[in-house]
Amino acid sequence: MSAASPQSRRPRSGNRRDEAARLAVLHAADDLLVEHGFGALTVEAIARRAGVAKQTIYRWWPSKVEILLDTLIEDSAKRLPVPALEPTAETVRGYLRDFARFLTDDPAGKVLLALVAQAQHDPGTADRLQERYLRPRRDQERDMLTRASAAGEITPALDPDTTLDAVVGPLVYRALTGSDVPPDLVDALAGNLLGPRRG
Amino acid sequence: MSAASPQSRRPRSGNRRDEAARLAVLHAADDLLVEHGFGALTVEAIARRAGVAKQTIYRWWPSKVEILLDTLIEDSAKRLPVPALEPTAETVRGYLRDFARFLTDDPAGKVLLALVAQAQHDPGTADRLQERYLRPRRDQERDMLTRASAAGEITPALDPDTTLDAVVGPLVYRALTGSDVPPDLVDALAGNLLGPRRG
Amino acid sequence: MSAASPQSRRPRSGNRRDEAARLAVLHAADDLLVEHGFGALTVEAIARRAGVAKQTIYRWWPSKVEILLDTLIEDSAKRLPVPALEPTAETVRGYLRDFARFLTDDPAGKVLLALVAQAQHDPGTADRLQERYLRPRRDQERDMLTRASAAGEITPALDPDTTLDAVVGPLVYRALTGSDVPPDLVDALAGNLLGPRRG
Amino acid sequence: MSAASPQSRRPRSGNRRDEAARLAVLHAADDLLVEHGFGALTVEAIARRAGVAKQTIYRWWPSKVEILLDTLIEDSAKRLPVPALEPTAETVRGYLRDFARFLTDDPAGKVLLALVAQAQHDPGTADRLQERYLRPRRDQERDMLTRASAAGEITPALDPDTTLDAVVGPLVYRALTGSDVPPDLVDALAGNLLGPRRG
DNA sequence: TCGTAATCGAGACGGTACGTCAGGTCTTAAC
DNA sequence: GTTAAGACCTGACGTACCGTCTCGATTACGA
Repeated sequence: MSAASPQSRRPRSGNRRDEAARLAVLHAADDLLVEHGFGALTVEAIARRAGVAKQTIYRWWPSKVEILLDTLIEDSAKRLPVPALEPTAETVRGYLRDFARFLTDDPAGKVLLALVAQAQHDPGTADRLQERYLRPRRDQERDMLTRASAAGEITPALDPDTTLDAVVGPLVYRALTGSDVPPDLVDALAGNLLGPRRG
Repeated sequence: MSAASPQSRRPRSGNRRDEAARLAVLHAADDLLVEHGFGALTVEAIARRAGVAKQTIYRWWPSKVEILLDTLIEDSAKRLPVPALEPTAETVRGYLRDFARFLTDDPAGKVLLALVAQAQHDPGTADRLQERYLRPRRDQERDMLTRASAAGEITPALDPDTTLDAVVGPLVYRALTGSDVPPDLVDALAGNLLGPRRG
Repeated sequence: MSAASPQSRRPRSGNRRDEAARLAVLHAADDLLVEHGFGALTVEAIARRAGVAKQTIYRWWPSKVEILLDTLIEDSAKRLPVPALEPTAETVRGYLRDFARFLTDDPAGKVLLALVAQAQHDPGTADRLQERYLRPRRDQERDMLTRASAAGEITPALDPDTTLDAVVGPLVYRALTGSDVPPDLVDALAGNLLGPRRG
Repeated sequence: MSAASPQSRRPRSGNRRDEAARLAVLHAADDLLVEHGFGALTVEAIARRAGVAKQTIYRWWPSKVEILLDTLIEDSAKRLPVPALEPTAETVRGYLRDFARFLTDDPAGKVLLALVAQAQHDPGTADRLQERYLRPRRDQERDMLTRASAAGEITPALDPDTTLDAVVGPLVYRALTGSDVPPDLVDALAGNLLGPRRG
């Protein structure tokens, strides 16, 4: 029998949004992206995998890009926080190294890369990615750099935004095109842009 | 009228590949990408626009990515040649500025960006892009840098490949995510990486 | 305007099969066959004419043969019923004459002929045609003959099935090959096979 | 090497029609029809199997139906000749039994059935089949019946053409729809239509 | 003897239809 | 009001044949 005893039925939502369904969708999207690539990331497949109706997805997310943004924001807040208080030279360099590892090793890094790629294919994605992820994070990163610079921890040769682009750009570029992103690269870029290690 | 003057009849190919059809496909793909974005770049649409049968496309190109690669290679050889002989500091800087303009203003630049994006979505694309475009061009660029460095024209702080990634990466990254790519950025990056302008 | 008055909106099906779509497909298939022949009877054309998506056709019918079978069964039940109760000699002869007219004049007759033809081209069609149409109808016809015979209304020279083949065969054969099927032919065959008219 | 000794090279046609190509096409069509059915009988497949260029087919035959007619005419003249001189009751019955076997067992019988079927799908085929095969053969058959009748060998209840339709029709009908065509059926029909066997 | 002409295999070409898949909208029925 | 389910139209996918065409090689005939 498929429908077991009545009381064992999962307590379906009724009137309010079903948090279980929301999480199932986010995880399904994440898993599909990591396991089978962006090409396999269809709304249909997400619904199938999450055990959720397509309509439930369309009701809550205007597009699959927003699903990915949701997972990206939640995951990168948890697993790649921007050092906020009293950043030292080592904190900053550590963050950049973490970022490189995030890009290549973390499932959420794949999500970020997929969104950057999709941003090129679709202007709407570019806007939303900037608005919901890149801009807020950049604000935090700029703040980190400014504080570290003010504290004399680092001596950037360029202004903060250019500096960040100059480090993040190459890492993302290499990750996007299927090249490796060795820690050495981060150190080389950081060394050149943040000033020599003190000592 | 459909049948114009007899002598103006198109000399159809017969047994050999029809160059007119080949060019029609390349141009149609290019135009569609620029005008309506990667999402509109379907084989069906290319065939429609080129006035060509779908089968003709599938006969000669294994995927639309290869079509884009063909246009990219032909166009960027013409419009963005890598300075080869006796590169000076100014030649090198000029090339990088041209590259930035190519990315944002040239239709073929859109093709490159689309391919970089697609490389993230599909590993096969990544391989082919590296193999047919990025690697050969990088070889020329490395050569340019090495010669300029040997001639004392520039004094890069990092090894040639890292230097190139450090300039190209940020430009591509900003172009991909829908940010602008100001000439200032090129100059700032070049100034930092190629050494100070002589004077 | 595309959205007319709210109340005139077609009440689309939702979760259940759309009867309007089903009928549109059956009629479109019928019309196309009659108007342009079997060659024009493509799934694409049926979908176009019925204003229905191809997928809707493939969802409900495994092949266009089954579409034709559906129309044939519904139409010939309505327009060519087999006389069931107390068949007289005249009833039987009338049915056979009706059958001849059905073959040549009724749209559904064209459907039957098309299916008989297609049965030769494809064994699967042969099986389904037998199973869904010919066998059930033959059962009724055999019953009719047996009753009429038992009542002394007719005196067939051969067993019922052979008798039926001996009348139906020539009619279908002539219709198939583009010859005419004159009422005289029916009468001649019936006279020879069912015994002389009483009186 | 693929091309063996030079002298073993096939002596290609030059200026006149290549009889080998003609036969290769006829046999290929026949074989394909018997082995894989009418659905597999495409011009492309015939050309492939015959080792012949499509153009060679289109040069000599306006359609695949004409190819089948060519094979049918040649084969049935050889393997199912109509008894011409002094037909006896047994000759006539023998011819009808042969016809039944031809329909079911002879490859050329499959060709005839395929053409009868196709005649229903396409009026052009109906005309050509009548004109090139059915009418001439019917003329011979009618002649046979008339002579046998004049000689007192048989006593048909109906006029010759109706009689022939009445025998041929059921046989073809059953063969078309995938039923068997037992010899008994021929005998029953013949007995009923040609008069009782003389004793 | 050599050009003219028709043949042949090969296969590119613009098309149409195939049967499948996903997109995004809508309706139902259960909760 | 929300859910899973799924029918619906749309449109692209990559493939198979259609019938037309052009090619280059081959062979026969006639000036």
